[in-house]
Amino acid sequence: MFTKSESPQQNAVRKGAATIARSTIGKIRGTYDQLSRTEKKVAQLALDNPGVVSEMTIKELSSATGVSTATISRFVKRMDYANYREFTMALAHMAIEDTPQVSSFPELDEGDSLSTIANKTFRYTIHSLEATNEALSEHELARAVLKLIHAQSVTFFGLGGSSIAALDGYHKFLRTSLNVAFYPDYDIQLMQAAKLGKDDCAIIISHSGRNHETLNIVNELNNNGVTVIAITSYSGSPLAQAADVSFLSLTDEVNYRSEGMYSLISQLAILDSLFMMTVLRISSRTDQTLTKVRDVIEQTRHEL
Amino acid sequence: MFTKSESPQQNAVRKGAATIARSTIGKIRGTYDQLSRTEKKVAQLALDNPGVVSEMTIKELSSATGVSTATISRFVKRMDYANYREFTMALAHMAIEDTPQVSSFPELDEGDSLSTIANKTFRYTIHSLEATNEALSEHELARAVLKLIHAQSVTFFGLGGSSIAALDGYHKFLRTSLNVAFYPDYDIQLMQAAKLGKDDCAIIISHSGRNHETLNIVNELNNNGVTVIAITSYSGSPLAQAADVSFLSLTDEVNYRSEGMYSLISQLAILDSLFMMTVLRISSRTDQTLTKVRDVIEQTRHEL
DNA sequence: TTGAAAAGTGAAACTTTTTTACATATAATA
DNA sequence: TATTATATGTAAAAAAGTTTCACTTTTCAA
Repeated sequence: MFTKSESPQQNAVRKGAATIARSTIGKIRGTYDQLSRTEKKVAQLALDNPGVVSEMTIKELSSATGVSTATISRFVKRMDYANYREFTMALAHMAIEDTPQVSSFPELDEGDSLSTIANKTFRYTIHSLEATNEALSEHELARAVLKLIHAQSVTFFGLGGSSIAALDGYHKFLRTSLNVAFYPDYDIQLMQAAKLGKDDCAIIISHSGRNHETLNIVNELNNNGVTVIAITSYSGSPLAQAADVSFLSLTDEVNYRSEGMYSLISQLAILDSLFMMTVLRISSRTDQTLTKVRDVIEQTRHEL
Repeated sequence: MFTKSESPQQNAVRKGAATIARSTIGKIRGTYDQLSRTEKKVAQLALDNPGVVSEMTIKELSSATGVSTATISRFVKRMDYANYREFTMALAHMAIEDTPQVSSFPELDEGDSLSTIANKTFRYTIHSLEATNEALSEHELARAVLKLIHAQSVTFFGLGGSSIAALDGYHKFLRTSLNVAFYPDYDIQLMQAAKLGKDDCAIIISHSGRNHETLNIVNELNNNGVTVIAITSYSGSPLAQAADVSFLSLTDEVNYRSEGMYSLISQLAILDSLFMMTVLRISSRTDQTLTKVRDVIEQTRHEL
């Protein structure tokens, strides 16, 4: 709580045995009875609107209360503050402590101010990431990384909104020594799926996990014995069921308008994790590869 | 009561308990690049010891940093505070909010277990998002949304890694009533830039903000009077300077391997925010558009 | 009651702090 | 290199805060 022991001149001002270190509210409330009529006006306003008063100058407070600046100045000393500045500071602190952070997840509202909308959006996003992170299992991660490292090639699949995640995965893994591919078009994705074999690995991303086209691709991959790593939001989805390894992007959606929005970022974070793990695991195996990877990264580092 | 509504720029900066237009850290960090040598000294000290600095008078801070009081006074105005008093107040708040945070950010290590790597990746990501969120200013958001809503067309630009963010933005805004476009190829982006005019709006994404090709596009856009909204990681970058409105994706990168990785997600989150704001603002203007947008979203909801 | 003495108060003088104006230096630009 | 724009410190002005002092009210013993 707020003892003002930081300020050196403090001790000089401190008087009387009565005043032990005390919170601002306590200090004012405790002394309230002993205050004079005018001083009470000041104390009252300060207690009622600490936040507002904390931003006032002594003159403003003076005219707001009808009490002279002189009296206010003396008042704050009586309350054991070194000066007016310190008093307002304490009020500001008090105002903050009094506003407990309610970290509920309120729905976005049309009446929201712009920064509120932004804040809520970020909060949701962060929340999704936390949930996604918690759902990751070491075991699944290990299997995925193992498959990736030993794969002859890694192809990323994703349609519609999920093509963005697939593209991102492709971009990232391009920096590694792995042999990666991505095709934006569905028909080509399907054709490529047919060409892969049991030494290859596929990473498929789909929010719902039940999109028809996506399932066609998975089917094709399964038939060819390709290792399938899935990233989806629903563990019960056909995609998750058909995959060798699957990761969940959990979103806890509240607002239907946002559907898929937060899951994309969670998908990317999963890909980031896979990327980092792959890089670190590959590099610890072959120093040669390591330096090669580093070179590549170094090159791309300052771009774009 | 006595709010200091006399000063006009005040309202933009004014922070209600919950709706902080922009946090102090974000404000200082976001502007850090643009500060002069002397100003950086002040900013540094303030960031390092907000609690201590918050209790200093301007003179004390002056002699502590070796910078004249005049410069400090001007510095705080540049940071958008009404006066020095308000600045110290904000620092005091920040000092409180910051203290419970002990979360260190350990570097990723090759010896880390897989789940540790994943956890760290998620932690970094979340941290970047928090920093990015704090750096958003209500004022810039408002300007961006206004431009977007009234634009004849909105084109997304982004090269290399940033093309993913641009593509994502395009995908999202496709769901709105806005007239949007995106072209993956650089040459086509450049040609399209030449075709836009002063009623159009462009959203350009670039991590470094100093990529040569990107700047060519910006140049073209500026010449044609196109409104440019930039998303970049450096406030001092040529892109940020040339843009009408710019947003910062702050990443606090620790590991060179991750460069750009976390910023992508922050960029997406900024786009998400812009998207939500635009949808909500458009919808509150025309009910007709609202239902139309809802229909579209409803349609796309269960896909992919 | 009444008349010191004590306590409270505001106006104004005074001190300190902060801001602004101005001159100079430095960097950027053409 | 000349010219303009940008920073910076000094010093003067303005604003904020404190103290002094004269006046009023309250307290309380005679």
